[in-house]
Amino acid sequence: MRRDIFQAIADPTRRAIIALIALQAMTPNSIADNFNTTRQAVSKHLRILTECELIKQEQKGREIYYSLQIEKMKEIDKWLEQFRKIWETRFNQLDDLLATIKKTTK
Amino acid sequence: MRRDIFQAIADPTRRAIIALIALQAMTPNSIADNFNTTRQAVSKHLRILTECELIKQEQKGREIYYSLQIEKMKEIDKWLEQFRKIWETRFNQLDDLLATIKKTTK
DNA sequence: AATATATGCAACTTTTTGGTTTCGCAATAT
DNA sequence: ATATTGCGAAACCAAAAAGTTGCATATATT
Repeated sequence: MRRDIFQAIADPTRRAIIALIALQAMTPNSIADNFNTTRQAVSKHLRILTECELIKQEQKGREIYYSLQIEKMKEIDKWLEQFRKIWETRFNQLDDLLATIKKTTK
Repeated sequence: MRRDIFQAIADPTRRAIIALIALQAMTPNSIADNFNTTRQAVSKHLRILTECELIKQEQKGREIYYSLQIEKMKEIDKWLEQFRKIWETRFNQLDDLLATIKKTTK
């Protein structure tokens, strides 16, 4: 099984779950209430999210609260880093290009 | 078909393609040379990436150069924004907590 | 103790995906 | 002109994923 963060956030329902529990821990049932799918389907998504450590569980009596492991989200940010460099320097490159054109056409 | 950015970057080969052409435009053949798959498989990935506007093509004679549309990558960054807020304030919360502990144990 | 609730898990079905093979088309080279 | 090269598209296949149904288990509630 692949089971990495990128595959985990590929599913729109899972992204919605992540956003939902980002601010406060929730139980599977209350999470499922927000979607048109069955509780079991949500449960499966939760399992996938748990497996790649994007969320964590906390048992409280017979209820299980799921919450986001925000730290893990930083891995996506880390991957984006390489591109952020590009889109930030692209402005500079444009400047350089314009400067070069100015020089050579002189 | 779903075909959104998150689904596009879910595949590791596609992520590698993105990184590969991020700095310079490349033809399907030269891209495929970097992987163990066939040109056609890469071609399919390129189509998916094109469909969600993550990359763009430029015909040059009989060759087609693919390059990254870096702007589109910002959409991922935009989605991360909501979580970045959380993980940034979490530090402050931690600071507050540490401050409180310091105070109370003194 | 009996029942209701919250949940996970396994089996099964249906889509979706990633890949290969084959084909056809357009541009270039001979 | 004819052959070669660079591509995309369609047909097909195997594997994976998403969802459903039907339990099993643990904890509340009465």
